[in-house]
Amino acid sequence: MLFATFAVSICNSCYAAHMKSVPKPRNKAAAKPTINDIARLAGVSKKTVSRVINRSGSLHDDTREKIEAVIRETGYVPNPQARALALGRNFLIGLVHDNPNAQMILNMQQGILEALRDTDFELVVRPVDRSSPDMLDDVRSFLVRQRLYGVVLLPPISEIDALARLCEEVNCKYVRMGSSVLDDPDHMVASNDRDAVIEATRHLIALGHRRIGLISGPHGFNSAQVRRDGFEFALAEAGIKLPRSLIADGQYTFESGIAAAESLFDLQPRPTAIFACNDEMAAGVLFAARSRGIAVPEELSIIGFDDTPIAARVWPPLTTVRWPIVAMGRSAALKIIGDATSVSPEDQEPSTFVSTLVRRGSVAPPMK
Amino acid sequence: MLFATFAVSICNSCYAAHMKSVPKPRNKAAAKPTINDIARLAGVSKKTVSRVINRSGSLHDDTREKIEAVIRETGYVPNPQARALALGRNFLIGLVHDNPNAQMILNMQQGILEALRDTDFELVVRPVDRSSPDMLDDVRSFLVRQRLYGVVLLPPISEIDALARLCEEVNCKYVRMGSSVLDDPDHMVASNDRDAVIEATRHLIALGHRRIGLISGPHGFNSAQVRRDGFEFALAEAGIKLPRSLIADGQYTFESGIAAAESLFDLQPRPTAIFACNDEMAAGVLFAARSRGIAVPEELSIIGFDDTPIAARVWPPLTTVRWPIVAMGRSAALKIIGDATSVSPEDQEPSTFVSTLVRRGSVAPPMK
DNA sequence: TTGTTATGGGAAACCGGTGTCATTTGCAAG
DNA sequence: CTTGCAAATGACACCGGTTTCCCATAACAA
Repeated sequence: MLFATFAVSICNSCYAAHMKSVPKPRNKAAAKPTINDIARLAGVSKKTVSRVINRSGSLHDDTREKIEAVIRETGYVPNPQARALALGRNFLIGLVHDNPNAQMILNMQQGILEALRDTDFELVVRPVDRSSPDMLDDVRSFLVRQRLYGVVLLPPISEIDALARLCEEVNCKYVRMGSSVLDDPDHMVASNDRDAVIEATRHLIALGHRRIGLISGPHGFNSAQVRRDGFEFALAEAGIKLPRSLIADGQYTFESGIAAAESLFDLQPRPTAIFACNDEMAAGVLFAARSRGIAVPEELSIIGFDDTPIAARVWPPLTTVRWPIVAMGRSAALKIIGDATSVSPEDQEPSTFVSTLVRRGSVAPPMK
Repeated sequence: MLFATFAVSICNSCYAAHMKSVPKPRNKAAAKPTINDIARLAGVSKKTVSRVINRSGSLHDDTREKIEAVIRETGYVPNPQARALALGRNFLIGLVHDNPNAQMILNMQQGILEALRDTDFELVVRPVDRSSPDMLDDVRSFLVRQRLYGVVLLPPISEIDALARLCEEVNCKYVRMGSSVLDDPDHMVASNDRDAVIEATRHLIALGHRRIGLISGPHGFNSAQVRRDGFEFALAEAGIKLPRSLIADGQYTFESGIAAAESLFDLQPRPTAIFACNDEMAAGVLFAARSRGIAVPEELSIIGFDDTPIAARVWPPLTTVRWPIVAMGRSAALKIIGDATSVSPEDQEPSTFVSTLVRRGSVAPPMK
C-alpha cells in the first residue's frame, strides 16, 4: 500500500534501473577524462582546473594557458551531473505548458532552443493538466526534483499567479509568456495582442463591414479577454454598436470554431465578417462556411489570430495576426540564462513583442 | 583564442552561472531531506535506505517498513543529480529530430511523455541539422555529456545508420522511428506504410480512377521510398501502367506540394486523382486546385498521408492515412525504459503499428 | 633588511547518492 | 551447544565536480 502512493515520488522505474544497470567496466573506449586527469596532466590540483573552467579566483597566466592546452588536447568536458550535484542546481530549462496550440508549443521550443544552442543548458518539456488539482504539486515536484535552472510557462497556465509564486518559492527562475504585460519585465514576455486586434478590426471596418461577429476564447484566459477588449474597443471607437448576439463563445479549438460559426450564421442578417480569436477557430469558421456554401471572402470575411501554419494552408488563406512566437521564446530563454551567459549584461531582452496583421485572401469588402 | 573553440564544449554560460550562483544559505525552508536524514531518523545506515529505495538486496520487513514510514513522513525524494553521478547515467530520455512535420514531433512528444509519466524520467528535446557536417558530433556530445539514458530518433534522421552505431558506441539506448521495419525490433518502431498506401491506392482504383498522379517524398527518405513502392505496386497489381510524367517530386512541404500539383495539372489529360505522400503536400494540392478553380473532389480526388490536424481542417477534409504516432511514441519510450520499469517484462512492446485509411471528403469517383 | 600584503595554488571536506566488501544476526542442522 | 550458511546491515570508498580554508611565495612598503 505504501507504494501505491509512493510510486509517484519514487518511481518503480528506478529500482530495476539500477539492478540491471551498466556493467562495471566504466566503458572501454569512452573513458572520458575527468577533472582529475586534467589536473594530473597539467601538474596542478583539481581546484586549479576548476578555477580555469569557472574563471573564478585568480591564476597565473602560465598556469591557465597550460591547463587550457591540456583541456583542449584531451577534449575534456566537465560532467554536468557532478556540477549539478555540487552546485545544487541543474543546467536544465523546463518548458511547462498546458494544452495550447501545438504549433505554438513547437515554435516556442524552437525559440528557446535557439537561445540555448551552444550553451550547457538543455530543454526539458513538461505538459501538465491545468484541470487537475494536483497540477501545482506536479510542477513543484518537477522543479524541485530536477532542480531546474529555470522554466518557461506557456499560456494559458502562465496566467496562473500561483505558479509564479511557486517558482519563486523553490528558487527557480521563470518567465511567463502571455498577451498581457504584467509589470514585471524580468518574468514576462508578452505581445501587444490588444493593439493587433484593434488594427485587425479597424481593417474590417475600413473595408465597410458593420456587422462583425466575434468568436471569443474561453473564459478565464487572459489572452481571450485581451483580444475581446481590443475588438470591442475598435468597434466602439468607430461608433458601431455590438449586439451580444454577435459574440459567440469559442474554446480555441477547431470544433468550437465550427459551432460558434454555425450560431452566427443563423443570425438574420448574417454578419459580413467574423473575427475569430485564434486560427484554429478561424479555420473552423471557414470550414463551416464551405459546408453551408457561403463564399469566402465574397459573402463572409474572416480574420484569425496567431498565424499558425494552417492559416496559410486553407483556401482562401486566412488573414490573421502574426505573433512572433519564436523570437519570444528566444527572449524568454535568454531572460532565464541571461545572467549566466556572457552576453552583454546590460542589453536587456525585450519583454514586449509586436504582433502584426498579415493580410491574405480571407478578407474582402462586404457585398452590397 | 582558446575560448573561441572552447566555447562550444565548455560554454560561457557556466562560468558566470557559478559565479553568481545561489547564496550559501542552502535555502531557508526548502531544505529537502537527504538520504542521511532518513538514515538518521530511521536509525539505520544510508546504504540501507538506498536499498529500500532501489528495492535491491534483502531487508528485514520491519526495517523496510520503518524506513518507508520515515520517507513518507518526511516526503523524502532522492536527488536525481546525485543518482546520476553515482550511476554514471542520467534519467533523461532524448528526442532527437531533424526537421519533420511539426505536428508529428508534438504527437511523438506526447506519446513519449505518456510513457514517462510517473517515472523518474524526463524528456529532453534536441533538434539537429542533418545537413550539417557536425551533426553526428553534435549528437554524440549531447548523448555523452548528458549521459542520456536513451534517445528516440525521429525520421528522417532515424534512417541514418551512423546515428544508431553512435548510440551503441556511447552505450545509450535508442529507438528508431520509421516506416520500414528493420530486423531489429528492440531498436525500431515502425508502421506498415506500404500496406496502407496499397490500400489507399486500391481505394482510388476501385472508384474508377486510372490516371493517378503521385507526389513523392524527397529522395533519400526511406518513408518516401516505401510509400512510392506501395503506390506502384498497387497500380501494377491492377494492371495500370504509370507513365513517369505522373510522378512528381515533392519535399514533404506545403509549397512543394503546390509546385508538384501545378506540374501535374499541366498534363493532358489531367490526372483524376493525386496521391500525395504526406498531408502537407496534399494540402498544397488542394490549395493549388482551388486557385485554378479545379473542383475537389468532383474533378480531382486527393489522398494524403499522416492524418495531421490540417487534413481534417481544410475543405473538403482530406482522405488520408492515419499513422498512430502517439502510440508509437509511447511504445518507443517504453522500449527504452522498459527494462527499468516494473511493467510486465515479457510483455514486449509492439514494434510495428498499423496505419489505416481515413476516408473523408476529398475522394470521389472520377467524372465521366 | 624586515614586515606586510596580495596572489597563486593545494588539501580536504562536501554534494547525495551508489558499489564493494566485511560483519553481524538469525535460524536450522549436526 | 556448536557449526554452517544465508539474510540483514553497516563502513567506507567513490562518482566528478565545488567550496572552504589555509599555506607558500613574491611583491611592496617601511
